Amino acid sequence: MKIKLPRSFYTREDVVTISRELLGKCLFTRINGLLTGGLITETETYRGPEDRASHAFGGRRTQRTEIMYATGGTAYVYLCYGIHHLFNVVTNRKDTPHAVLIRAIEPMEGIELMLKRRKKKKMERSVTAGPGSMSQALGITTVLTGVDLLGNEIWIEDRGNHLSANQIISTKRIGVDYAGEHAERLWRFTIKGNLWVSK
DNA sequence: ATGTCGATTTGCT
DNA sequence: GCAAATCGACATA
Repeated sequence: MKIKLPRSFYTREDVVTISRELLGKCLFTRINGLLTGGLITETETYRGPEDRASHAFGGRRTQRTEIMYATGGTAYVYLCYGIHHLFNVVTNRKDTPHAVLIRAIEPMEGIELMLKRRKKKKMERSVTAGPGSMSQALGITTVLTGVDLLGNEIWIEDRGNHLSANQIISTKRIGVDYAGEHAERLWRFTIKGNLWVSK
């Protein structure tokens, strides 16, 4: 069973549900014809405009964040700390700026290429755990912002790996302490017991 | 094992 | 100017 997630998966209303359901799905990129990918093990929910931690808080629109207002199933990649490329899945319908940050994968496809991109000798957690590291392993950069997740450059598949509720752990989001009470929300999701999640 | 710090774009003040 | 959805180098222990 290998099914690319359809538009209808992404355009749904509840971004928290989408964030949880993305765990266990498989993220792939084909950059310059080269395939890499893995199973999503860690996600974070960003529900702008009401979410102080979201770049779209208060309905903010800038050149960087404009793509968050696109229809669900679009890639939003932004540069963090001037260095790291962070990959988000835009959800909900056009003009509702919800997004899911993909923070880590369990390597599946293109291991050698991911090692090369990460300048590592052997597979270990740090190759694909953490949003900046994961993006680097998959060759994701800001040039992918605005790319449709139903295309052939970057996409997500359901390979029949279903997780039950007790296999999902919810914690606070990382690095958003500035967001006040919104930082307390348990909107980071990881697969229980999986090695390939960030520390 | 734990702590500090630099890298360097974007956006707000 | 300053802080940010981070990471890795290097120091100290």
